[in-house]
Amino acid sequence: MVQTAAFLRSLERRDSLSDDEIMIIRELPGRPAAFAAGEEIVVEGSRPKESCLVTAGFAARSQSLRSGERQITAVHVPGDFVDLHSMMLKVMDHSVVALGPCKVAFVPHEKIREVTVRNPHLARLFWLSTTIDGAIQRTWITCLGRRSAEQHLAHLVCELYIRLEAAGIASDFAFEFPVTQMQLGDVLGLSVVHVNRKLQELRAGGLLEWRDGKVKIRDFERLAKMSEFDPTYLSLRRESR
Amino acid sequence: MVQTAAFLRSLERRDSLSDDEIMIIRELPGRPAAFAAGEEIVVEGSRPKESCLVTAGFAARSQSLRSGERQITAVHVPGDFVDLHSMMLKVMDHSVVALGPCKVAFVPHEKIREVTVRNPHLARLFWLSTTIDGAIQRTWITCLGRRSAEQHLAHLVCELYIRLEAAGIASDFAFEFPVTQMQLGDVLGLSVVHVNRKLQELRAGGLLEWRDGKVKIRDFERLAKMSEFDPTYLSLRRESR
DNA sequence: CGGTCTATTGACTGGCGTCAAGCACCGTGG
DNA sequence: CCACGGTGCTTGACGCCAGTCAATAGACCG
Repeated sequence: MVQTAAFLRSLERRDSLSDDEIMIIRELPGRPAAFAAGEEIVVEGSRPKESCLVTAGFAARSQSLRSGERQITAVHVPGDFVDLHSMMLKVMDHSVVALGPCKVAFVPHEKIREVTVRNPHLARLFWLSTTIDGAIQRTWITCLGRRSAEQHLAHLVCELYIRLEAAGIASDFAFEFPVTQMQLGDVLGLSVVHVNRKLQELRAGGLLEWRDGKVKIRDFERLAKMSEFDPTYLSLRRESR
Repeated sequence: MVQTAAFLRSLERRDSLSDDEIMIIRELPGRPAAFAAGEEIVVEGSRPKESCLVTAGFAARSQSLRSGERQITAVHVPGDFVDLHSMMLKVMDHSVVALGPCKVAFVPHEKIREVTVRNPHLARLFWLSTTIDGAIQRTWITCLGRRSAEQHLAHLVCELYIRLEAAGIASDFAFEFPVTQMQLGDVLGLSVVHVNRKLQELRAGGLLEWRDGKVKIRDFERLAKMSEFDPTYLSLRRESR
């Protein structure tokens, strides 16, 4: 039995669950664990036997290069079943790390598989979860390839706010995101110095505040417009899937 | 009944199928269609009722910006079930376009769903297919964020060769990839001019040849090394999934 | 109180974009 | 047959966005 409230909430944002299905999810066995900022939750190259669900804080997928540089390829918020991927992929092509202090629950692959066999609808919803990850990644590709650093940063802030708001842990255009500017650089594919400058420009433009890991969006409209943010890719409509 | 040979081959590269499962796939109904280079196969914002499988040629996912710029977020080769995503996501967050001349088969979502309900193992393999897409996208994110243009280009060539080789339509380090340098720029997030220059550098370095849509890798080892290409993310090992 | 981590700032560099022009190739129509 | 416009490849000149290097300052910590 684990903290599945946030995960359930994220599923129910996208489809309706029967009482039976809710029970199945609630009864998933999970080994809870807590990680400090920067710690590795799942290691690149390993073959996990369980998948992890973020219950509090932020986790990220990270790939590293020989040079020591890192790229963060995904950010995960409470309710995200981060590592369903590993169940199908077997070998991790990336690490999962804690961004800030982060709590997760490890659920055995075997149990997840049982659920998917028993309940095809839940199987589809697990599938959906990884598919949304994919949609987010595509958007990130477009941000990296075709948007300016400033747009990219603005886009990230919009995305995080909407996702956190959907997860029920952000409102009033404010949220906590306890990352260093260096980590932010790893997310955006930028150097720390440049992240710092672009943050300042957004602040100076009256678009947002960002201090001590707390983000306050001052003008969501403008932020979304300048970054061409369109939340369609987050699939936040409730429909039969 | 459609051209599912390449798709079956790609599944069998990753897991074993029973005779029964092979029949189920073979008997999937599919509406064949052919597209010329540049044509849209699935349109951004639409709600498809069928998913498409590439049977010949190349397709790509493409997102466009207000400025008219485009970013290609994925390239798909014969045997790729491109658009399984749309079954879960409902609304397309991107278009699917033909890169060169391209043949596809459209399979009704309903039929795919039937298969997944009837056969959980095939359900997992469909899921696997979208998960591999996700792994490729993560790698692209890292290429865009942390590799130089030259490394990125080299990495793409390595990836395409390995994927095509796995699909059984490339060998001897040569393959066809009928795209313009402009399309290549949309894949790499670069300008045409820069693509051209980097291609020339790779040619001058004796790493590859690329003319008339035909790529010949002269030194795969060196290409893979300079771009830190590691095929793990393609999940090309046959194991029980 | 020094050591480490993070944010910030300035000076300089370089990778990649932009603009523009020239070529080669193609299919079309006079 | 050739003129043509369109498309794609190539090259040069130039400019800007973002990286690198380096230094400072504050916060936290042992």
